Amino acid sequence: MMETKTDPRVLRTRKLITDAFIKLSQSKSFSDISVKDITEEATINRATFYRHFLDKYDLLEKVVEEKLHLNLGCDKQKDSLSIEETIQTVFLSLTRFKTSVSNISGQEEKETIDAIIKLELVNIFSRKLIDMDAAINADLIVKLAKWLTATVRSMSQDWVESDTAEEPEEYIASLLPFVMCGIEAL
Amino acid sequence: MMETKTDPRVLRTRKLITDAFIKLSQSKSFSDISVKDITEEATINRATFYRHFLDKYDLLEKVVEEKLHLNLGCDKQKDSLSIEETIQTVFLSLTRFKTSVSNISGQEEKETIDAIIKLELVNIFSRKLIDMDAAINADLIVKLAKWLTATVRSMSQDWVESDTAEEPEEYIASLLPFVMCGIEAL
DNA sequence: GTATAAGTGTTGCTTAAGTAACACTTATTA
DNA sequence: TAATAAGTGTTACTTAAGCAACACTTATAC
Repeated sequence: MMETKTDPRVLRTRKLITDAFIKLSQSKSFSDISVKDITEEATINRATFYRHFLDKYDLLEKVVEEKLHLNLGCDKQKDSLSIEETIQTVFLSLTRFKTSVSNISGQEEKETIDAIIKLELVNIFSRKLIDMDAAINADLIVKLAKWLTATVRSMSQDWVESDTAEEPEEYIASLLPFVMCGIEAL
Repeated sequence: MMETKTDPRVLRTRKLITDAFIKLSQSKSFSDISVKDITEEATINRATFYRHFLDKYDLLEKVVEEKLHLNLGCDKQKDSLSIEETIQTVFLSLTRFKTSVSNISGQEEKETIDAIIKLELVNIFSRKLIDMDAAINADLIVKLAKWLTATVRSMSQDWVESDTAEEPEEYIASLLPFVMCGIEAL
């Protein structure tokens, strides 16, 4: 792993852009945000924006990816979690993340975000399942990871829509045993 | 007045440096702060520091100047203040400023700060006196400005040292009439 | 229709910031 | 006393960001 650390100017500029974008997202919908808006808010040149991102859709993807990575267990300390704890953590992180981007309105953007979420979750669960038992067939790993992803996504969606007084922690606790039955059958 | 606006990179870098310096000043004394400390905190290159400032003493001067300018009546809206209101405002601003930099410890630095304060205050009072009556002799203007500066500085110092329960607003209100007597004799 | 306005990507060129090296000064300490 | 270490200014060079112009797309309005 050759970690050539990136130029501090690049990091700074990226942060300025993404912070500006997130800030603007609080007050107006994605379709109403222009690249010019973002660069003015970020006090960087418009040409510089295009050195970092293809367009605002590309920026959205990158921001969502980054925020998901930050929220979900992509750090070392989470490597030690059991599959059960991982499912729980991912559910809670995803639910938190979804409420944080709930202001994004357009259909197209929602699809973009969902696609990234699926990708991230499948990655996380695949890694965790391999950690659990490296001997399992690779095809089965992917199938199970997709199933867990669908499970967690639908539960998270249900919790948000049901607008319940129940805390997300309680919600997942009440369903987790059923999910675990299937996994423990491995 | 040809206002060639400065490169946003310059503004950003300056802010990073001064913010880092102010932050470090909260936790350690001036003599314990190195240029390297500042640039690391600011996440800018050490060479870049020297493009903006001669050394940390120069930085101190610039920061103090800027903060004073920000606090004291150097904006347009304060142009309309009477001499009495100006004295009051300057006293309050200076007292606020002095408490904000009270953590700076060394003798040398205190002298630097005091020198800048004197310069700024004399400037402010001179301008205000000229506004009042452009006909007054220039020498007299400077003498009076220096006197008002000494007056306000000593009062501010006295308020800080006395560690009184009295609010700065009350303090200056109780003394302002005596000062105004002299000015009104003009 | 077409004029006007505002945003989009892209370009060549300028300038500020990053980098790594340098000689130099101060301390600390072995 | 010499050796190690850490900070200071300074340098030549590289790279990223700023700038201003460009052709192009949309959309609103006259």
